[in-house]
Parts: sequence; structure tokens; C-alpha cells
Amino acid sequence: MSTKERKLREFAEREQRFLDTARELIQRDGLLNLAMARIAEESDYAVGTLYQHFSSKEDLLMALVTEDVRMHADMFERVARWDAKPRERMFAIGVADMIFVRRHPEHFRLAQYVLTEVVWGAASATRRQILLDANQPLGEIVHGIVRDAVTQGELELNGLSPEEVSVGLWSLAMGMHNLVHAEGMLQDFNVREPYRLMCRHLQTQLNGLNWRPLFDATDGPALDALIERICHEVFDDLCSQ
Amino acid sequence: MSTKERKLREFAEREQRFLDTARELIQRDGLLNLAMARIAEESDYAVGTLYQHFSSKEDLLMALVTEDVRMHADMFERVARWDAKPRERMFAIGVADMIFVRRHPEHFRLAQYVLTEVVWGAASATRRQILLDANQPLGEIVHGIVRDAVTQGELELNGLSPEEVSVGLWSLAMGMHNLVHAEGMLQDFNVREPYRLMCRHLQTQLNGLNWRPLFDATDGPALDALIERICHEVFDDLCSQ
DNA sequence: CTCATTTATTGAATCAGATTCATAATCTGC
DNA sequence: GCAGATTATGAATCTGATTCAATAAATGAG
Repeated sequence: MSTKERKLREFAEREQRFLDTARELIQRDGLLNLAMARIAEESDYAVGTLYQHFSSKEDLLMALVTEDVRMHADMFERVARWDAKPRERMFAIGVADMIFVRRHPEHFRLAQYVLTEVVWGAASATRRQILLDANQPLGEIVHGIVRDAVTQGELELNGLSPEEVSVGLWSLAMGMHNLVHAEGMLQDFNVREPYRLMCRHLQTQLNGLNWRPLFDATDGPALDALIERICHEVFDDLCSQ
Repeated sequence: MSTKERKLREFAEREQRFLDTARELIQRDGLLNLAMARIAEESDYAVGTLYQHFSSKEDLLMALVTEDVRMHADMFERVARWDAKPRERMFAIGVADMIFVRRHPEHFRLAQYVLTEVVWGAASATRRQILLDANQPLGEIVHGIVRDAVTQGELELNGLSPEEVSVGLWSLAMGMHNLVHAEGMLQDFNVREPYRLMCRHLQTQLNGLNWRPLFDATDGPALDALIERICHEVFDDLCSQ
């Protein structure tokens, strides 16, 4: 039944086209001015057709975030496969975030919006589940690194679960993303390179957990060298810049 | 000119009434279903009158967040006045957050929404500035504690600015707030008491910064005792539970 | 106290934009 | 090539924020 397959493929292609158009429009005119009619028009389809793919505007936004999350997950998976000590891999997760943000500057802004009660509640249950599923691997990978460290005797949990350790590190990263995107909140604090700062604080926190081998977070050049090394060994194609 | 004063007071009272009504409605029907017409109706005023106070719905939401931020700032000011070591005061900031969330469970959900590009951009510039101004003291107090620690020889900055140290701790707290409110993101991780966990990670991070006196973050009872002590010494009236 | 003038309140009308759905077009199997 | 099924279309509908002409209240000079 080749016809059925072709139909499915065409449907998927059209969906992709809608998503790409939406992304362009957000980039051009801002999320604030995104209109369903415009997305349809710019994609050369009718509004009704757009609604065959997405049950609502919020649904579409959630689909965009899901796309990004999958790319993010790909980066995390490279880290998981990277042959290095758990502590280095955990740090590489932070570096992955940093690179990801550089390549998808709109992602966290959009994700922040989509995770909001208003948008979350207005999207379809199906779409929400898809997003949650896409997120799953991110958590798994981080937890896995924690477990590896414990197995290899480089970290003691001291009563925490691996997930609870992850959450501490995750919070740091998520909080920095938020501060960066909260207009005006961060400029008062006069922070030049928030993501490099995040990397440094990540090392500090890992030291605080007594995760061996300890790293001298105050050694700026060493920090930069490590970031550089991870860029080359793990994300070579992604950090030409 | 007592008449003018009375007018101003009445205007302020009416504004407060609108805000209180809005809060009730949000609590009852959710942010998703908040309608300007409803707020006006429930406050026994016409829609147009509501718009004399708030230039848009987003403006009103921002005013709500600003109210909360002021209360939050009051708690931080208590900490600033508390007679204790900088490290204890810094930890007390985390405890303040924890108590604040318990008393205003809707705040961070709302704040998350308001800090979103869409809402931020739709509010009036004036209202935005008011919110930023209300936030200012929060940052100042935290930076001040860092500076005190340095002055008293209990912390070395090692090339960071006091603001950059603050931002690391701030990120942790903000990230946890976000994870808590991102539906479904955290249950997968199976975290029972996220704010207690935040407190523990805060101690871990302070240790990582080598902020003296160090605290054994793995000692659960000691952690709980400290939290308890801060509740009583600083926030006695606020944590009857 | 009265009236002209200014200021504030009102809510029906307007507007924007998301969503629907009757109609038209296209496809399918025979 | 045709009947029936499926899909695409975009004008019409619906929701809810925002405006503004009409109305009411306050002011203050005489």
C-alpha cells in the first residue's frame, strides 16, 4: 500500500512546513504577534488545514518546543556515549546546554512560555504527553551519569537519590536560563557571560557534592580549556563559532 | 486640600479591590479563565473603570506580581536585619523562599507567566519599571550578604563579583521554583519535598564556594534544626505552618 | 443654592484573532 | 467514468479584550 505511505509522508512534510513557517514568523515578528492565519497564509494552506495538524495555537507552540527538546536530547546522548569520567560527563551536560542555547536562542524563551499554566493547559493532552516523552531521555541521561559516578566510587549520595542529585544541578541550569530570559532582571547584576558563569557554578556545586576528581573552579583558564576540549571532543560540528 | 487626598485614597482602595478580586478569581477558576469583564463585575465596577487602573490585562497581572514581590522583599529585609553570620543569613534567604512559596503558592506560577516575552511585552513600560524597582531590593540584599562575608574573611570571591556569586545561588532557587511548577517534569524525578532539597543543595553550593563556616549538608537532622531555628528567630509569625 | 464646566463612570459597540464547519475539491475503488 | 469517502478551504462564528460616546457626578463661581 504505497499510497497510504505517501500520504503519511506528505502529511508529515506539511506539518514540518507549518512548524518551519511558525519558527520564521516568531523570529521575524516575535511570539507576541504570531497569528494562526499568518502561519497558514505563509505556508500556502488554508487555516482549516493548519487545524488538521494542531488542535490549537498552544498545541503548535508545544510541537515547536518538542522539536527543540529532541535536538537537545541528541546532544545529551552524545555526552552519554562520550568516553570520559562521570564528573567530566556531568560537566559536559552543562556545556551542551551552553552550546544548545547559542544555536537555538529562541528555545528557552519559547519553552518558558509553553511550560506556563496558561499554555500548558490549553494544549492537547496528547501533545503534552509527547513533550513529556521527549524530555524523558534528558533526565535519564543525567541520572545515569550520577549512578555511574556512584558505581565508580567517585561520589557518595549520602541519603539522596540519584534523581535528587540531578535535580540540584538541573535547577542551576534552568534557573540561569530563566534569569537570562527575564528581561531586565539580569542586567542589573551586570553579568557578562551568564553561561560561562553557569559552568563555573556547576563545577562549584559538583565540588560541594564532593564529586571526584575535584576541579579548581577558581582557575579560569583551566575552566575555559575544559570547555574547549569538550567542544572539540563531543560537539565538534556544533561549535565552529 | 483634603478632598484631593481622599480621592487618591479612594482610587488606591479601588485598585486594591480589583487586585484582590483578580487574585480570588485566579485561585478559583485558574489564570487560564481570568477575564477582565469578570474582574470588573465581581468588583461591582464597569469594565471601563477597571481600565482606568490597568492599561491591559497583562498590566494587571504584573501589578499582582509586584504586590507579591514586595512581600517577598519584606522577608528578605528581615533576613538582612537578622543578627547572624553571613553564611547563616544567606541560607536564611533560601528558607525565606521556602516559606514564601508555602504562603503564596500561586506566586511563582504567575511570575513565570508574567516574565514571559508575551506578557512582559504586552504590559505598559511604567508597570514594568515598577516591577523591576520592586525587585531591586531583593538583589541588593543578597549581594550585601555576599559582601559582608568577604569583609569578614569568611568567603573569597576568586575573581567573581559579589553579583556573580549571588546569581549562582539565585539560579538554584529560581530553577527549583520552575521545576516545581513545570507540570509533570518533576514527578518523574520523584522528589518529595523540593524546597527542603533546595535548602540542602544551597548548603552544598555554599560549601563548594568554601564559604565558612562550612556546614555538613549530609546531616539531615542538623539541616532541619537550622531551618527550624531560622523559622523561629526570623519568621516566627509566618511559619505557624 | 444653581448652573456651567470639568472630571469620572458606564457598558454597548468595536476589534482582533482563534476556531469551526458547510461547501467545494480531490481522491478511491470499482 | 462514477458514487462514495476523504480532505481542503476560507467565510462565518465566537470569545474576550479594549475603546469611546453617552451619562452621571463633582466642582466651584456667582
